[in-house]
Parts: sequence; structure tokens; C-alpha cells
Amino acid sequence: MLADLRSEIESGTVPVGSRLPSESALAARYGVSRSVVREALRSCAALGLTETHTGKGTFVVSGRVSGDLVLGRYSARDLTEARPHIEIPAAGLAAVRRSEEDLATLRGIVADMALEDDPAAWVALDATFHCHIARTSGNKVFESVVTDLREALAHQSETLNLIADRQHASDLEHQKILAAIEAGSAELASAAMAEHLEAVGRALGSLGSSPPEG
Amino acid sequence: MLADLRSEIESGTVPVGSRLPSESALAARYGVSRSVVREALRSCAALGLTETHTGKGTFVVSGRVSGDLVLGRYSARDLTEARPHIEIPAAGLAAVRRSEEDLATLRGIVADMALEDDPAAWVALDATFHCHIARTSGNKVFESVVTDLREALAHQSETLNLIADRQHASDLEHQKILAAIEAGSAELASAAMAEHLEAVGRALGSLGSSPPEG
DNA sequence: GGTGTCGTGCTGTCTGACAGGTTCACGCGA
DNA sequence: TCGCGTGAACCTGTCAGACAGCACGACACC
Repeated sequence: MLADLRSEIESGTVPVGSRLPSESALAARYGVSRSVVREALRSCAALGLTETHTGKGTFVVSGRVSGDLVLGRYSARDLTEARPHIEIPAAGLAAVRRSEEDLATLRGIVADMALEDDPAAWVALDATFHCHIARTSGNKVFESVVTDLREALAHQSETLNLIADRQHASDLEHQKILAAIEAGSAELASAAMAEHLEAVGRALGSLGSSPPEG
Repeated sequence: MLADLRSEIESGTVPVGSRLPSESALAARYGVSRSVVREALRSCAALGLTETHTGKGTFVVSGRVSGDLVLGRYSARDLTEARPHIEIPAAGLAAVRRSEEDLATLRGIVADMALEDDPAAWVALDATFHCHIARTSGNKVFESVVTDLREALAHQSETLNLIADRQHASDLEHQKILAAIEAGSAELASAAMAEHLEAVGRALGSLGSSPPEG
């Protein structure tokens, strides 16, 4: 039943943020006792999929298993320092390995970002853009690491604010990255991503070695 | 009590491979009921720290939480392709940020490797060496990713065999890396690591895009 | 010596119960 | 009518006790 519950969450059948049925209800649905349900929920919680609050219920907090990058606490410096080394080669590979479907998705994201006014929504799209490039690289290691990095970053509101501040500049840089990937040039794509991350890094520079906020 | 149990496992107080006390015993030790113990053990199992077998007990299978890099399945190509992008900059940072203690540890590992005859033991030391360089980089992202990559690699016996085949060549390259880190030169350390990984990559080249063995 | 059986210990699951936190609606008073 | 307090309903957290199934070792028997 753990597998069933987990697949329901990971497949998105149960949307992120929603409340799961109560333990008793789940027990009745699956025909098991509450103990079994509780242990399954504990597993999901350990994997970072759910959180349960006394008296309120258990809530889906993520659609995917969090890597230890997220579980651990990373300083903004660590994240900023590591990103280029992974995202730049990922962009290069993406330019070589992209499919038409990938290109369509990336174009859609970039178009949406240009129209987005809400900073929080824009930052979310920004994360989607970078994650999809990593996925387009065809290397699952890059995909996992970038997704984890981005998720870890999502816990640092200070950093997110600074990212949102340069929305228009980033939009232009994203378009440049996309164009390079469309052109199929690993060199240009890497360079464009490097330029983008460098600019972001400068904007985040004021953070210095400040600790994460948890 | 989960935190207590988990820290006991992660700190190595309970060695990997050993059997934990029975659920009843743990319940008595912590002064809680068996339900609580079972849920804590479920969490540990979900994190990949323990495995429990009906009728036998629960056993410690890992001293650290496995990232999703390990949980997922990665091809040898993905791993080989991603390693340089993370380990080379990590080596560079390690050269700049290493402490005397780090140097002593690394020297010890390299010395042990030179004397090691058993291929399996040597490969384990090799993993320790690379992981400790990542740790020495002072960047927890690099540390996590390298450790995860190495753990993922540990599931691919074919790759491990090829790594073990060039034991003597690797020993020399490791010494060169260590010397560069001792000298405090990020440039030399990166170059030495690049050279090493390139050589390993060539040796693994025959793998091509063969799937992981699971 | 080899083999089969029994007892012990452990996990897996169920039942029923109670304490404490959370939320919401109802009713009372201003 | 509006504001507020109270209480019921629901939820999770934890406990105690019980039984079935599996694994393993000891012991008796052949």
C-alpha cells in the first residue's frame, strides 16, 4: 500500500499542497489497520513527500522524492558556487541532444515568463526552465542535481527575492540560452548559460557567506 | 527518538551490517511503545539506512542517507559524463581550502592504497579518496553529489572491475592530485584531477552506453 | 552423523482506547 | 447585528495487548 500511495503522489493524482484523507479513512480504503497506514505515511514523510501536523492531517508537500541535497542544509554560497559547474555543461549537452518536444516546452516556458508579472510565479517558471534544460541534457545525474539544487534554493526566500529582482535581465538571458539550444550549438549554449549564471551570481554576491534560513 | 536512532547509525556507533535490538528491546530502552519504534524504523528504512526482515530483525545497511542519485538508476554513461564537471572544480577548491587535518587524511588514504592488494578494498579506498577531496572542497553540494555518484557507481560491478584494473596507474595519478592539493594550487589540482578522470573515462570507454545492472 | 520436530524470538498486523491539538459552528451577550 | 466564547467533531500521537507467520537453533530420534 506504500507503493500505491507513493505512486499516487508522485504521479500527481494527489496534487501538491492538498490534504490526504485521514488515517482512518485511508485504513478503510485499503482495508488495513491504522498502524499500517501510519507506517506508510511515516515512510512518505521520511522521503520528503508529505508532512503531517497534529490535529490537522497530512499534506502533500512534494511530488517527488527529495534528494539529500534538500534534506541537508546548504548555504547560499555552496549553491551559487556549485550551480555553474553543473548547469553550464548541462546546457551544452542540451543543445546537442534536444528534441523538438524539448524545444517546444522550453519556448513555452520562456514565453510564459515574459508575460508573468507575479514575482513568485516567475521564480517558479525560472526553476522549471533550468530544470528542463537539465532534463534535455539527457543526463539523469544533471537532471537530478539541478532539480535538487533548485528545490534547496526554494527554501531560501532571501535568495529568491534577489533572483526575482532581475527578472527582465534574466528573461533576455534565457532567450539567448534558448536560441543557442535551438541552434544546436553546445559552445554557444554553454557560454550563454555561463553568462546568465555569472550575472545571477553577481546579483547574489551581496549574500556573501550568509547562512541559509532553513 | 528517530533523531537519536538515526544519529546513532550515521555516527557509526552502530556499525553497518550489524543487527539492531528488537523492536521490543528498543521500545523498552527508549521508554516508548512498539508502535513508535516501528514508525521510527520505517523512516530509517525509507531513508535507506536500515532493512528489516520478517522473523530475523532489522539490520543497518548504510551509514548515511542515500540521495536519489542512488535510488534512481543511472547509466554508466551518465555517471562518467557527470563526474568530471563536479570533481574537477572540487579538487580545485580543495587545494585552496584544505586544512592540515584534510591533508593528513588524504595522505593516509593514498598510502594505504599503494599497499592494498585486494581489488575490492582498493576500490573502496578509491571511493574514500574522491569523497574526501569533495569534502575538503568545503562545498557541501560537491560533497553530497560526489558521495552519491560514488555510491551509485558501487552498484555497477562491471564498472568497478574496470576501475580496479588500472590500480597502479590510478595510484600514480592520485599521488599527483594529492601533491597539487598539498601545494595549494587550484590550477594544478584541477588539471591533475582532469587527467585522472580522463584516463578513467578512457578505460571505461568500452562500456559505451550499456545500461546499469541495477 | 543425519534428520525431523519443537520451542523461542522476531516481525507484521489488528483492535480498542485515551490524550492533546485544530477547526468550525452554534449560541449567547453586548 | 456584530463579536466572542464555548463545545462538539475530527484529527494525529501514543499506548497496551493479542495473535499469526517466519526464521533459527536446540534437541531428540532414527
